[in-house]
Amino acid sequence: MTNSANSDIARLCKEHGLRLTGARKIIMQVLLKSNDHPDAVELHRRVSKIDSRVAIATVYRTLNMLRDKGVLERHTFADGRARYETTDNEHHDHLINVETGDVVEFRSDEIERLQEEIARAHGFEIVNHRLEIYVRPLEKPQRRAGRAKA
Amino acid sequence: MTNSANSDIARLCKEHGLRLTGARKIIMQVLLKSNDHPDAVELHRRVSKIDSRVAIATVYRTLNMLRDKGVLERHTFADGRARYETTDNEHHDHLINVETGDVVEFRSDEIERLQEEIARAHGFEIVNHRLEIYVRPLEKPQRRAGRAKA
DNA sequence: CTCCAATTGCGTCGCAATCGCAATAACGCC
DNA sequence: GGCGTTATTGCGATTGCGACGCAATTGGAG
Ligand SMILES: [Mn+2]
Ligand SMILES: [Mn+2]
Ligand SMILES: [Zn+2]
Ligand SMILES: [Zn+2]
Repeated sequence: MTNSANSDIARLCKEHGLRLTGARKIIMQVLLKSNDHPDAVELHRRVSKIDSRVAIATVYRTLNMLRDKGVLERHTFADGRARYETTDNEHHDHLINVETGDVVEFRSDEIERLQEEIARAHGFEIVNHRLEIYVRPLEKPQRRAGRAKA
Repeated sequence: MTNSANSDIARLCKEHGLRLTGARKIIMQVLLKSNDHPDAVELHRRVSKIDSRVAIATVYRTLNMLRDKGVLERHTFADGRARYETTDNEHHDHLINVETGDVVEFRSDEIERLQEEIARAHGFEIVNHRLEIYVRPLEKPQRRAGRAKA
């Protein structure tokens, strides 16, 4: 798996005319294997475990480059810090558990369609959009006469 | 109109146990008459025109207070700066014209309902949400063979 | 009018992200 | 494999938004 990831990274760099540098290799490798939505500091932490010489400025620069190239996406959730994920083929939006910070992805073709409709109705076309739903776990429905909670 | 606005402000302060200070009067007055979505710096600019002694720190503090009291809402659009608007009775979301920065408000009960449904399906209840649609004006459909644009 | 806590202005700080610059390292070429 | 060019990096300093500490000011209750 590391092999195919490595060749992916080499291909990506070649395609975009970028030098395949040590820092770049590690940062992209870390990104590709992350399936959560880490911020720059967290990415730097993970990168540092592999090579502690990589500076956070390089992480930021690499993230910006890859975003410009369309390789990854940057989200800014309510906490204000930017979070990153590799661009997957299908668009999705996010549910954010406000108690744990966990992120759940979802996609609603209905909502996507309605947005198009709304933009159209106002004389616009959509460039992009952002839908974040901040949620908390539902109370487990007590089976019969649970005692009142707190 | 200034009269009713003034009494609104006095009432708001009394209701929340706040002193009706000079800075507060001006800041709230400016907020109430703004129907766009200004950021703190822009609000400070508008406030300064009325009384140049008001510090931006006071603007920030007042905005935070009023947000805590539920009098106004803070949005953070893609540019990263926080923008404010007085809370109106009905929730709405935003269309943002990426070319001009203009903000258009809309409300879709359909989308609101679908969000509830999605959250529920994942075992969550919604705390709040954020939907921003970044748009650009539709090309005017040329009536017959208009010359190509630019 | 007096008194005191709430509020303000000012300067400073914190944090995420960016930038300038000298040192380093890819990589095309031989 | 070495060379030279130049993109890239690490480091430290800087920016920009927003918050904070504190002494001075000021509402407003009595
Ligand atoms: Mn995602
Ligand atoms: Mn609005
Ligand atoms: Zn979407
Ligand atoms: Zn909504």
